[in-house]
Amino acid sequence: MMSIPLDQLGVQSLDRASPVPLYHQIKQTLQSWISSGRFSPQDRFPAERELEEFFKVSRVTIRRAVGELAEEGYLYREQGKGCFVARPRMEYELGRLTSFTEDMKGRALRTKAHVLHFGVVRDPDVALRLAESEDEELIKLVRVRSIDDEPVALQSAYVLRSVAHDLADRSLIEGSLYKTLETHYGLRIGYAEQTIESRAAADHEAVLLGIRSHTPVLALERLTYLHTGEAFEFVRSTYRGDKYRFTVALRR
Amino acid sequence: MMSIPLDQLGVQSLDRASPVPLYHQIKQTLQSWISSGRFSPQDRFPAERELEEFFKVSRVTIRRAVGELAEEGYLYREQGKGCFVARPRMEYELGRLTSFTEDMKGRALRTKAHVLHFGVVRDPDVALRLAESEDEELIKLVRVRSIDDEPVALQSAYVLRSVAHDLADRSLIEGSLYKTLETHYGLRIGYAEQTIESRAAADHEAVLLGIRSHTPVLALERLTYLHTGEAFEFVRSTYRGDKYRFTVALRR
DNA sequence: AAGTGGTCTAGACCACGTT
DNA sequence: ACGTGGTCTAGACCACTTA
Repeated sequence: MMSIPLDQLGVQSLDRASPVPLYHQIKQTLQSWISSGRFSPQDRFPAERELEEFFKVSRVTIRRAVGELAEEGYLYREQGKGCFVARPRMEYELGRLTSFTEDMKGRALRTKAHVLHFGVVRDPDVALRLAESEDEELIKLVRVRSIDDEPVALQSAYVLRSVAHDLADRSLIEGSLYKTLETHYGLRIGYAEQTIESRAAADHEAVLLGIRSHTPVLALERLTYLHTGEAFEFVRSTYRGDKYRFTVALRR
Repeated sequence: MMSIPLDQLGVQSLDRASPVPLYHQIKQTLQSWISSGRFSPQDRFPAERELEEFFKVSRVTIRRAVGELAEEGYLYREQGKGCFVARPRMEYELGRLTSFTEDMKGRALRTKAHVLHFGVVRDPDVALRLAESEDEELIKLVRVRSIDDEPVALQSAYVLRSVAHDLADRSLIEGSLYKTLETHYGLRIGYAEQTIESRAAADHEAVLLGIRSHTPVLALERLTYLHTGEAFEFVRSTYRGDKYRFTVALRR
């Protein structure tokens, strides 16, 4: 439970002309202190008033930086006692909204996607999940996803055509769909609800995944929402039970 | 996209003598405005400066209340435009750390737990997941969980004895374990990591769950951490694939 | 008594979108 | 030009823990 003097932590380098907010610059500096191993778990972290003086900013700014790190589990605070370094998380930060590609990238695995179908369709059941009207036009994309050339999942994604009417084939198929929507259409993605169940593989799924029928698979359904709370995407996935497991981080 | 005049929203009732922080009182008032249906989705929400004057508090306080509601998905803000009411979430707020009992309570289902085993054990594999030492004492509890008198899950929970050395049988078995730890031991629960996979039921599991062997089941493993980042609980569960599905809320 | 995090004030300037 | 949310300041008092 020792404390590390601030003057051993190098010179602060805040750029007050930068468009990046001060609290964010400070947050990243503090994060680097933590992840560089200068602190051990349960070590005393510098008090807010010390940091205030060190960075020459107001306490509110410090509190925002420290507060976000605490929210993300890097630090914990105890009233009257102080602020301490938490034990590092074991798993890759998850339970966040990431695409299959991003997820795999974090684990350094070679992924591929083979497109089985791409086009505009109408599907009353899916349309009703995404909007009020049952004959909304949908962009449908069916893919087989592989890791190291071995098929692991079957995925059917439906995006409301109204939110991205001229979405190019390329951008949807390659790269991150979410990133495309955010940069090209200015959409902000909010959150998603996902259900996970275990069932036996159907015949046509088994063929595409290269497994025997009735083998256990993970069946997922996901509804993705914009920050306004409007649904814009529905995804149905089937993962091989023997090749894939999900990790979810639960908070508070 | 209409706006509702503040003077139609009733008198504010902040109690400045209350130990409940102002931002929290305001947050709850705003939340009641939203959930009472006075606003429709995408309605303009009162601007921060208006709320400031209405509640007679500073803007920082308003921002904290509004900010938390935005974080939780009730409101969304757009710079230069204003603050708006989001569409209400469909599913029960989940993806949070809840116990089986709490989870089911939210769905108004009758649950029961039949205890198969309860006692102190040593288990090197589990101990190493929870702590450095492999001969830590563990409190082990094995239960069959039922909904409407039908068995749906098999659950083995291990709690480090060192965090709750004199934990009474009753409190662990009935009621919420988490609540007991928080109120009686002053522990603060931080987060959990859960893995979910699909596999075939083993023979002994099939018997206890009343299903045929090799039927698909959901196999879960969960590590629960205190706010310090120290693991204190490990749970291994097996859910019937035909009777249970998981819902997870993913953020941002 | 001194130090800590938790809350709150009354201002200020900025970037952005609408009028 | 004006209103919006986003950031920031320089203070203040409180509740709590430790010495």
